[in-house]
Amino acid sequence: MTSQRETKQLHAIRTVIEKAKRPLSINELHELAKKDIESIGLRTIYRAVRRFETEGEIVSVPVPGGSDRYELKSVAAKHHHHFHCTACDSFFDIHGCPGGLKKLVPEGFKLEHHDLTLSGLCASCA
Amino acid sequence: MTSQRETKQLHAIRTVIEKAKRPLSINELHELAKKDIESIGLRTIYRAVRRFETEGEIVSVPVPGGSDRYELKSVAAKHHHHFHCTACDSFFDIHGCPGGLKKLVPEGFKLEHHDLTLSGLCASCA
DNA sequence: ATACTATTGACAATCAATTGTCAATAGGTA
DNA sequence: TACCTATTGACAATTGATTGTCAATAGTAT
Repeated sequence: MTSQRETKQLHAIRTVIEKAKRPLSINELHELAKKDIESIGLRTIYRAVRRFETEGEIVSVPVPGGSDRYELKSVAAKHHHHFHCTACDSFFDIHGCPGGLKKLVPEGFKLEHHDLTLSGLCASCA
Repeated sequence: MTSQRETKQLHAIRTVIEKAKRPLSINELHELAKKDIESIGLRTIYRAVRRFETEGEIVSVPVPGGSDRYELKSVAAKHHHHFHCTACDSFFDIHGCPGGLKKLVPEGFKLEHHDLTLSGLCASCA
């Protein structure tokens, strides 16, 4: 029967996602996973991400003008936003949310979600 | 000498951009311009957009999880945000802005800009 | 109207991101 | 340990978006 094997690659990728306190791109995942398993291939990152996504472990985070990032579903479940560092191109979690969005919605429109992306320099780059 | 010719194609594309009250994607521009000039090619849309962009007439609007939209620089100059209709995939301008963003920024980070995208259904789709 | 050349649009080419393929490898079970 | 097969990773293939090319077209100045 088809059982899921706990390979060192999957373990490394999962660990990277769990330890990062921010949403990661495919390439960031690859770079970080390589620190653990230098020979790990990009193909393996793609496969793991699709798999974790399908299994509901992670979710994709669409960001303005960039490729999707990925974060734990448990993290995504708590409403939050992101800060984009324009210098290192990393995204960071922002807790809290500005209120009063309903008053911005035009007549007849139905508001369901919202995304806020702050941008500037992160602590390391500032 | 290299003079700019006022072709009907460029005129049609410019008119589409000016009349739309919302930022348009390359494909939206193409579809709308075709209503004026049926034979207009996608290649011409790309060229016109790059040119208007270079000349500072329009700016690109990066949106989460989608291809860039374009709007008049004069419109973009007035700080505003967007509403994304998940049904028809159009973006609309939202005037107004939630305040109090600075308090969300982590210690040591430097806030420079922010993007807010509301989403849900537009008046036509709701 | 004529000549000059910027612009167009069909088509091919490129580029980046993602996925398919498959022989080699390595979990995991008997 | 030995076997079975899920997984890996090198490589090719695909996809979608964008750009290059170039003969034909169409502004525009004379």
